[in-house]
Amino acid sequence: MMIDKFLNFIATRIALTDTDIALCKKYFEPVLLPKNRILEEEGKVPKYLYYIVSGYLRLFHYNKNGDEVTTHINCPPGFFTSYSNFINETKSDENVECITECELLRITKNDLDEITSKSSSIKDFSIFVFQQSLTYNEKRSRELGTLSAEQRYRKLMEEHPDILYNVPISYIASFLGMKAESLSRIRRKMTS
Amino acid sequence: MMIDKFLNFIATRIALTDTDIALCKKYFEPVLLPKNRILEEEGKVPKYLYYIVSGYLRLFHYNKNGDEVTTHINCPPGFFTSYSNFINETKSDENVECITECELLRITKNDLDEITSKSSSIKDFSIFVFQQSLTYNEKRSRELGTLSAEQRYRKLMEEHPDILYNVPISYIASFLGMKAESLSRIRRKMTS
DNA sequence: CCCATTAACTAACAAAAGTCAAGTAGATTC
DNA sequence: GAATCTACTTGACTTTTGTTAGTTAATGGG
Repeated sequence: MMIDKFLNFIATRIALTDTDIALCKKYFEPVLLPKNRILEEEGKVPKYLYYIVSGYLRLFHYNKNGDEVTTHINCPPGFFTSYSNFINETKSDENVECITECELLRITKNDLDEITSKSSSIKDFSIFVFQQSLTYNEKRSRELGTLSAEQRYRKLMEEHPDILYNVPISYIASFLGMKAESLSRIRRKMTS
Repeated sequence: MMIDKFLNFIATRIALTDTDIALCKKYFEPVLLPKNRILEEEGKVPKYLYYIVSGYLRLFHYNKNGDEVTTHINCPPGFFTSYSNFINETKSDENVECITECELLRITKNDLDEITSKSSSIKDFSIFVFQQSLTYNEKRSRELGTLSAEQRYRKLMEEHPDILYNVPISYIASFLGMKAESLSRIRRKMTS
């Protein structure tokens, strides 16, 4: 069951009481979604925070030239959403899309507020999740600011080789802040 | 008084009781620090979260070539620290330095935990502060990934012209993810 | 006041990344 | 199984950014 995997994941971080488990089972909704399904749309307040049980998700938008720009990619075990817009209930300028078929557990902001107010350990866990996102974004902005395109690709290869096998190269290039042609060249250079 | 400016700032966000005000006055320590003073050091757990009353701060480290890399710059009104390391009490790989003389209010992690446990409105405010940092870093990583060097400089000019007059160009270039020479060229091109 | 130091700018050249256009290979469809 | 479509690659060329080194201007200390 999806929810059990999720509870195991939480349990690696905090101690769960039976009440906590019941709350999670009640409020986190398991969904199975097909490849390319859009979960959240540009211009709208993100409805859900997602926990990824299986599959790959991305955040993307269209720039002024109408080209797609992928700004985030994530995979299990982890959470996904346009965090700042989800938290503040503001309109997002990004779409959330399934890159592959995905098993997800989702929860609305209202329901999250509800369970975090009912359980202080769930609240602690939710704060932990947002801190993880903060840490991740600090790391990402540092890497984009200081590493070359090739170094960024090498780092992704080391830290997330699975992404290379499950996500289109064009999304990866955009995510790494370069053009698909540049990534193609870097990949050829590295194999030869 | 520094602390009054701080309380006014908080009051724009949350309603403060007399108890909250007393707690802040008791635990936030006002300090006046000279230009170039190092407040937190690479390799150590950051001691304080800082509120900036006046002046400019930066976060920087040395890369493998021994060159300084400035990763963040901030100014009033705002908080400053190596967030993820401060929160998790982990060793930071960044230094915090005063770029100019600074009036700051600082608080340790222990004291912050103490006042957030005593006052739920201060807790809400502290969560808000960390969310701001999350929002900021999402924005920053997106800009570094998608904008050209010139676009990044133009955006800084629009959004924080004051930084240009108070921070050395070399720090700004590094902060924008480019070499000082590149920024120099961009600036000349824009004025001619 | 002079010297030493540093920050910022310049110029010439090299390397990296973007652009445009075409080609290939693998799937998909009819 | 031919035709189509899509993702990815390639190559030639342009633009942007980095590199190195030299110059100038401002700054601070003795």
